[in-house]
Amino acid sequence: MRQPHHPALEDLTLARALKALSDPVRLRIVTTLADGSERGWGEFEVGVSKSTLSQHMKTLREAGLTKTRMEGTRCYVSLREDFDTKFPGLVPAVLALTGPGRR
Amino acid sequence: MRQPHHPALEDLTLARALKALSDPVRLRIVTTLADGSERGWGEFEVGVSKSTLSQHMKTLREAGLTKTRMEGTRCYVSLREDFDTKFPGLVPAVLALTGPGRR
DNA sequence: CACCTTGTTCGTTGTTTGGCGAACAACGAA
DNA sequence: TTCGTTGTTCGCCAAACAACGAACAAGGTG
Repeated sequence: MRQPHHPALEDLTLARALKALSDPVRLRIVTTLADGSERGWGEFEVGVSKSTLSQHMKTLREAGLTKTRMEGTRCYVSLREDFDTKFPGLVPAVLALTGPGRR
Repeated sequence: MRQPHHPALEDLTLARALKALSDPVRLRIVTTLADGSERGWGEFEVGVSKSTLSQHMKTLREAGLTKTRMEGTRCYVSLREDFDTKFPGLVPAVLALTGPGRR
């Protein structure tokens, strides 16, 4: 596959986003991306196999939370800013709870 | 059982709360309670059997989102205000997205 | 007491989830 | 071209989930 599929804003649902956020591994990934940075797959130390990580990344991407960019054989992920257009305040609220000092 | 069990604030987890909110039926229940009112089981028109509804109510209660009060054979539910002490802003953020005009 | 109403629990069914390793695809480098 | 690296996909499995009806418990009411 060239670049992976990203759903349109109008296809996103709140329940789907909340479900994507409701797994500890995925929550950690989103938290790591909170600073707006773009990260490679290998930078996540979440303690799961690469196939499992791949599935989590797919879940986040299809929920509209993240954007994945392929470069050669590498993948990079970052938060989708336009998610906040669809569901304003949701991600900030969650990040405020997982941010510095909290978990 | 007399009154049902409600978990202590320190036993609540963010992932658990998000998962509880990630089901359309439970999201509708929470949305209905957004005005701070207390509702009886029968007031929810969510299209599931009473046994299924009972399970959803249990899920919400154990996630710390709702408070259940028994009166005779009837049950009444409302949002737990102290949830916002543990996870400030989370429920308001979700309610803002499901409130008037949205779904 | 008998009966009705209201929820909970139990047992069942089918689906989804989260995890893994193995196999595959794609690219870059030697 | 042949490797090695990096993700994805493909079974596969156990656990969790969501749903239902039936059976049960507990209060009211007649």
